[in-house]
Amino acid sequence: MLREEVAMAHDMPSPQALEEIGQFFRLLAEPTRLQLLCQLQQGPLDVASLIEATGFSQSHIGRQLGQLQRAGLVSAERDGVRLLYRAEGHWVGDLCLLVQRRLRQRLEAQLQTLAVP
Amino acid sequence: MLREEVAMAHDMPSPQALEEIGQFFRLLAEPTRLQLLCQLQQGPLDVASLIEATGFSQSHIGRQLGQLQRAGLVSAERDGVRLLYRAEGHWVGDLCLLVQRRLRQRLEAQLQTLAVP
DNA sequence: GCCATCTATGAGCGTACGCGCATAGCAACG
DNA sequence: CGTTGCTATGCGCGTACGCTCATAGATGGC
Repeated sequence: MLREEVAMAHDMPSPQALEEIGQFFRLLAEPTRLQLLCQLQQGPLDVASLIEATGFSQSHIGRQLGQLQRAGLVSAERDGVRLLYRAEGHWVGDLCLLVQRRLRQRLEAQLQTLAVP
Repeated sequence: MLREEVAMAHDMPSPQALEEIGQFFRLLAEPTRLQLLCQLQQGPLDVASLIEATGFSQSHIGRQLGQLQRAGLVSAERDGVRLLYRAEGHWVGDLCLLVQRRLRQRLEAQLQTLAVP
């Protein structure tokens, strides 16, 4: 029996946990929010900059920032008349890197499959 | 200048990359698919078992499995008259663990905030 | 080859949510 | 205080997608 494999096996999360995890992933599933997160990962920004960077309406950006803030992924702080948003930790960027690498691996594997003999 | 911080800084993914990453996260955003994935991380299963485990219709489960397969997250193999699905790698489970730990951390932090002095 | 059984797909319903417009709330200056 | 700039929110439209029923397609055993 392969002890390590058993040790590394994940146990099944509870239905509620599944729901919460899904809810979390859904936050990252929207390109707008993902872009905001990545943008903020580079450093704090005010709302106007984010609006300009994304090209969306103030209404939309404001809402998305609210969601991200309620999820604890970003935090806001006043700078005079504006709000400065900053990312809470760089772990979301790490997740993106993981996924990006995975997508790349998959494409490379497909390339191998289609290679001429 | 803090060399390490600069070195660890993530650069902004391209808009298409953002789109693809989002599309990927969206796969994990649906509790049904997430449950299927977690279930399959424990070991290969046939469709009937998955239907029973989730309680959804055959139609729904079939579709979700199709999506996961097209994304390369699961693979199917015939076992007699049935199809055996298996997860491709245990990295999705790792992602879930990361997220779960993060959610837990956040709740604990909130607890600290509400602690009586 | 034919039937029983499993899987994939077309059609449709209901809901959730992305996105913008307009406006109400609100902090910081004069 | 009132005004001015920024941000949050009610409303509405359009679309995407979760989910089911019904049915077509495929696959293995007789």
